[in-house]
Amino acid sequence: MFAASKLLTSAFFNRDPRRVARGLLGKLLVRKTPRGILAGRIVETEAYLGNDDAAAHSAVGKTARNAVLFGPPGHAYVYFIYGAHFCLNVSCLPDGVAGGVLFRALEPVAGIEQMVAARGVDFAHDADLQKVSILKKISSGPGRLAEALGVTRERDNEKSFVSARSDLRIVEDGYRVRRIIVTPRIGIVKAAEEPLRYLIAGNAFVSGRKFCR
DNA sequence: GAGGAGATCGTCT
DNA sequence: GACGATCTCCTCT
Repeated sequence: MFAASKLLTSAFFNRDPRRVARGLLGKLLVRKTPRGILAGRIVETEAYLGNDDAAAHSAVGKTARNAVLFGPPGHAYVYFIYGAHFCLNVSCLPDGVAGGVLFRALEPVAGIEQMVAARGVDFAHDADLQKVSILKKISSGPGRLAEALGVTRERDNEKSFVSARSDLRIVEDGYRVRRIIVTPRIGIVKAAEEPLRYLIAGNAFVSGRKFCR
């Protein structure tokens, strides 16, 4: 299915998180599992800038929790939030400089039934998995997409997105994004007004109540 | 459809 | 001990 796809390199992530967040739109986030491939197209991201960004975890300096953000580019930073959810990020900028991009929403592409099962939501009463209203429940939101792909801190934190051997990768398949919308980030208090959330215009799978269209 | 509040626990001070 | 880059359920319109 992804024969023509190209794995992103560490150089792609060794840039300003704003450029990476924008560049990731339209790419495929792929998880290899023993039962098959799970994949979703990235339709929504948020940039977190490092020490100068009050909303970023890295703003407090390097800790055991956020160390990945200060490490080499192209690695997974997974954290647990609100006692219930994992969120998946990718580190940006060179080793020693903090920065990252949060994956906020995916459009399911492959392994949809497996992702539904991973979410543990009861879709049995509505068997039509092609309906947008159903697909949106799978990976529209940071916690949802992490759960759909089976992402946990224990399993995936520090994992490389740019290694051919990794079971978690980001690939380019030639998909063209027509228009990108930039809005303030969601769910934060500090530096909430900064326009650092990026989404594909008109895509039905972005998260949040506003800016859905 | 929109908005509000509770759940729940790891991390940091 | 306080807080949080969220989700879901419930209520109101």
